[in-house]
Amino acid sequence: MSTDLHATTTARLRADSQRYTTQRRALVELLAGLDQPMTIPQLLERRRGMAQSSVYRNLAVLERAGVVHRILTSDEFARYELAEDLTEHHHHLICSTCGEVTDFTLPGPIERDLEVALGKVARRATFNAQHHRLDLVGTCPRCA
Amino acid sequence: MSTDLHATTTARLRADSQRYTTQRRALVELLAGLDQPMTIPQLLERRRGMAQSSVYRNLAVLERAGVVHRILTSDEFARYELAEDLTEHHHHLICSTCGEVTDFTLPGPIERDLEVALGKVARRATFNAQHHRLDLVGTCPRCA
DNA sequence: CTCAGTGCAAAGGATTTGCATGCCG
DNA sequence: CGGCATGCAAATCCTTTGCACTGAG
Repeated sequence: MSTDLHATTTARLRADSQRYTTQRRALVELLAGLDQPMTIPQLLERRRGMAQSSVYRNLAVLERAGVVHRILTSDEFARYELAEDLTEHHHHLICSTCGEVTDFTLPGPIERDLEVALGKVARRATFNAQHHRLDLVGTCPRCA
Repeated sequence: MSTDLHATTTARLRADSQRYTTQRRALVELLAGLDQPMTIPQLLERRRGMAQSSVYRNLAVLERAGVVHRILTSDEFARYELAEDLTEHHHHLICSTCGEVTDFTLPGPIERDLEVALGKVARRATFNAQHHRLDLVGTCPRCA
């Protein structure tokens, strides 16, 4: 599984003519070990010694290669998580007070009906849909 | 309807000890006349003469009062739209290339099932849900 | 008169970029 | 060896803020 992750990452980076360097691997491993998207300050805290600019640059590379995903919530920090096809399709609980993000999934049938409905909408709008994004916004237990 | 909008806006602003000034009214009218969220540069283009800082400030005031809603997509500009209860519940088609946002709605039954499912998720997570957010990300006809 | 609203210019702050150095291939 | 990755510091750019002025009540 972890092997798969690195193999896939290597492949995707290579497809984009990029190397899978030590620091990039560290970032991927860091993200893989978490169940919620992280901001760059948070990532820097957990892996001291990386230059901030390198983290920004490497996450941008990983994002272009389709390995990680960047999400914007309501606060001023971008957050990163592994791309969905490297984990599993999920959604986010977003705390509008502290900005914290937690993952959740929906029952299969609901998710499927939703997919179908969204497919229709996209077709009608001549919109080339890549994926959908569903968040629940509110206040987390800690902020309540 | 337009009367209602302004009456409601006045009320909400007043509840927050704010006035419904000419410029704020202009912003609300501008947003009411569009079917997609706008960035501040776009708003400034359509109402020359407003100071950029005033627009930022007034939109912040209107947001605190619950009259407009701020959304972040994938580009670096925040976009504003009227609050949902002043329009109708809807979702967004977000173009990952140009950042453009277009509104759409889902069939009632799907939306209702979704609400129910999300309610359960929130309860299980002790998360105080305020609203949900569903976007379809892809490329718009123009960028395809 | 008073005080919030406005405009202008300057400051903030997350993110990006230039450049010199180090290292992998 | 050559070129990309890295670190540091400086630059960017959306957004916010300070301050003086204006206008509504």
